[in-house]
Amino acid sequence: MRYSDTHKDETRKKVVRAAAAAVRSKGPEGVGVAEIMAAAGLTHGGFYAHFPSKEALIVAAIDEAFGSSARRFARLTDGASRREALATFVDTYVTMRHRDHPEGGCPVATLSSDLPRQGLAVREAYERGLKSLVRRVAGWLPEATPDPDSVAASLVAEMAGSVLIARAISDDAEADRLLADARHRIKHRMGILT
Amino acid sequence: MRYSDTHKDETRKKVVRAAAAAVRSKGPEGVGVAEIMAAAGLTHGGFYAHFPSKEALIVAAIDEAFGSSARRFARLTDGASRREALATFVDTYVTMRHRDHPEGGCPVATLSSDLPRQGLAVREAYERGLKSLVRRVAGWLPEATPDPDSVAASLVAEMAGSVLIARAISDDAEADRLLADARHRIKHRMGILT
DNA sequence: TGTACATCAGTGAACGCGCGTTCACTGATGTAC
DNA sequence: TGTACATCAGTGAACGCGCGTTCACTGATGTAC
Repeated sequence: MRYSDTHKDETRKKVVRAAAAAVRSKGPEGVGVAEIMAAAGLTHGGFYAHFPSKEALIVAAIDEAFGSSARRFARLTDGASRREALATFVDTYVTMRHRDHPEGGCPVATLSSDLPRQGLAVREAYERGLKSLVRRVAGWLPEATPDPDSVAASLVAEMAGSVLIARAISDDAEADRLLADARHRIKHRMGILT
Repeated sequence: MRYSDTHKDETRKKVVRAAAAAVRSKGPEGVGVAEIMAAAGLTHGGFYAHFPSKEALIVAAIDEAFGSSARRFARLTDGASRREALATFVDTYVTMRHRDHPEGGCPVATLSSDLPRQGLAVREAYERGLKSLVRRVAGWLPEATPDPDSVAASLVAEMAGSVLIARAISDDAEADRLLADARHRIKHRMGILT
């Protein structure tokens, strides 16, 4: 069948979105081309009309994962002050919801340990996303903050580390407590304790 | 050939040690049974005389990885005060050496994102190791520290997160700066700045 | 003391399965005449 | 206006390879007699 001009692009987007979710919940090695295509309502054979290789899909998926997180936070913090944006970020990131839904979560808390084992293109996509995340967080810090990129990186490290540790803790109540403590501690440290 | 009484145990240990290194540098899915056996100087067929499955090896490898880290730090901090032990821990953990050598490093900074995708036995081994690490760190905090387990978990989160982020940064000088900043920040926060 | 047998860690070929990739084919629609 | 052809996203069978697992076999040494 012949399709509209935008059809192929739409299909590609559907595939990338499915991959962005799958790659976060199952890791780059855990997702299969056939599985992703099926999730987009297609069969695996058509995959190579859109991507030269599975690796290219993973790269697109990582870009999409970082991008959609960024867009979501931009929406959430639209019009907010720096202080409010930062508080919203912490309160959204360091949560049970994030712990329990890696498929829609931050790639830093989901793919970090897979990354060193990936090919160059994948690592570059990840580094790109990570750096733009850190820069965004740095922008929410108080204007007087010295060395904001370093503070932001430290913040992201603690938040992502907390979610990773919470994921390793099987007891929900215990994980919840750990995350609440982490939120409190981080906001206290940032001077944005409400 | 017939072997001495301890031979099988020694072989098993050699295999587990090889697996503990490989699992950290390549992830649970990245290591192969044949590869591990070869690293221990054996052929893959003999594997099942030692382990019922690959998963059982991964469990043993994770126990060994956490165990050997614990032993190394115990040696390093033998006879030291709490404050010294904590400083040594931070100064050993948040380093380029650790960033560049996942195979001998902390499993929290190496396997965290693989974990949610593993079987129950593997996750239990990891949780066991993580908790004993947190408890050990808690023991190094000043005696007056309220809720030491929570503070320790937060510390481990930031340290592991920093190493993970440093691994994602391709530029060595930039990663080095990030880690130095993180060390300084963590020690400042812990009140052990020298 | 000598000999036949049992033991069992380790060998290496083979299996079955999953998965990335390839490829000949389909078929609806736009285009040329 | 009608008809033959070109296009190309998508289909589904097949491939090759890696890897976990199985299994019949090996062969040096301890043990029973």
